[in-house]
Amino acid sequence: MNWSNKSRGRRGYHHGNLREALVAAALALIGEKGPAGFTFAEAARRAGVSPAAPYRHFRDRDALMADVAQRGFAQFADDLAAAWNEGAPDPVAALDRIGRAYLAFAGREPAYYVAMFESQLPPDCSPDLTAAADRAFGVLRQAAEAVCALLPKAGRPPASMVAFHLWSMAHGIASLFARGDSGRRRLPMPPEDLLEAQVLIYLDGLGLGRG
Amino acid sequence: MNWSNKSRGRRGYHHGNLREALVAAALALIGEKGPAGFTFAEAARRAGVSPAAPYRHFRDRDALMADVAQRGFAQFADDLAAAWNEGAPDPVAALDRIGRAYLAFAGREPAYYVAMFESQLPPDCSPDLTAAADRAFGVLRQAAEAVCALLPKAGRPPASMVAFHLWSMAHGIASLFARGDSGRRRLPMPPEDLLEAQVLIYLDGLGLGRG
DNA sequence: TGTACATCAGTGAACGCGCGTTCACTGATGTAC
DNA sequence: TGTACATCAGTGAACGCGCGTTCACTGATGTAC
Repeated sequence: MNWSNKSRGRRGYHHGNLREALVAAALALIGEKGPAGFTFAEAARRAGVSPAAPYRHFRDRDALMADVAQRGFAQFADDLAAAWNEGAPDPVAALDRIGRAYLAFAGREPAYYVAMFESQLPPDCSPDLTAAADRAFGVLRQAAEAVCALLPKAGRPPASMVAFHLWSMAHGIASLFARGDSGRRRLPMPPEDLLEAQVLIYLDGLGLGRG
Repeated sequence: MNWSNKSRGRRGYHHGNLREALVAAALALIGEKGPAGFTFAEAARRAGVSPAAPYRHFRDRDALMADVAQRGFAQFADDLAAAWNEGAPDPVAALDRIGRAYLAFAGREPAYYVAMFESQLPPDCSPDLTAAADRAFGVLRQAAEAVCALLPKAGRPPASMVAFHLWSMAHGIASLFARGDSGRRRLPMPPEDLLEAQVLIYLDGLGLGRG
């Protein structure tokens, strides 16, 4: 058993985990220089590998970018689902946690966020990417349904519309104020508080009396 | 008077209006290929001019991009101000017009929109840019104040917060669904209606009874 | 009105650079027997 | 257990390309007198 090879971070000829290393390098580059500041060649360089090596793992630059976006959506969906936690103890409190998780993700992972929402990838770029994005939105949709279920059946708004509203509130604040790289404008309050207040006013407008 | 020169679109040696032509070319390129797909060299080529010529008018690529963003904000501010129209006939109706103008701008001018919000320009890039952005936000702020003035003084929320809320709602829906290039996700309704419903629910939550 | 001249806005050739992509290749790995 | 071999994941050199930027230059414009 040649664990002498396995025990080192970097093996001699074979990298061992180049695919992951390339994704990590792409993430770092996007984080440092924006979606345009990531090149196949430099990702290879950072992974300590010749410029031809990435072609063993990704068809081209866009394929790598799509992979990054997909991983971002997957992690994002996990974060949101964990925050939602089946709507316990009540949908309104759980929804507030979702909002905070949304902003926390944008702040903590600006590179993922950019890859997911601003990388200009064709919308039907890969089925996996679409599925991961759908799963993330599914959490918001679920929350919207739980919130709507609290309302009297007559005049209850469509849950899908409420889901889109929740998404756009969180996304608007995240994009404008909570991006990790550099918020576009100074805020007189933490973005989390801004979003929480907004959602509470909105829920009030739906007919859910405030706490 | 040598109008023989002026009457032609393109003069011999001197372009005559290169600065404007470069801005137009940059806009077209951003619209076609995203913020990264615009280069100094190609803008020069489109303007029918040597690659060194742009340096007479812009320090570098970023300076041109900032100029584009600034013009975008200026036009955006004009659009929003026209939609607001001093809040006539009443603030709620005028606010609805602002929302539609916001989405219309994002749909009609995706290149401006990208330059303004996703070009990764340093935030304090140019004072003119900051001023133009401030003027656009000022319209929303004005609308927020007018709306708040309709509420009873006790428990009236801060107008600045309401302004940020309005901005993030419009920006969220515009970014996710109303961008001219390619909406990220299909919507079961026009984005204008989605935004209008959202704002009405929000205003309801503020305490403004619907219609 | 005409002329001299300063200023300005372009030219075009050149440079170094890094990128994406390809190619024949080779070292490492794992499996069949 | 050992050996032969297919497969795989990397190499490294090479290519054409377009970019950003510089340079000394030159044609056009406008103004002073």
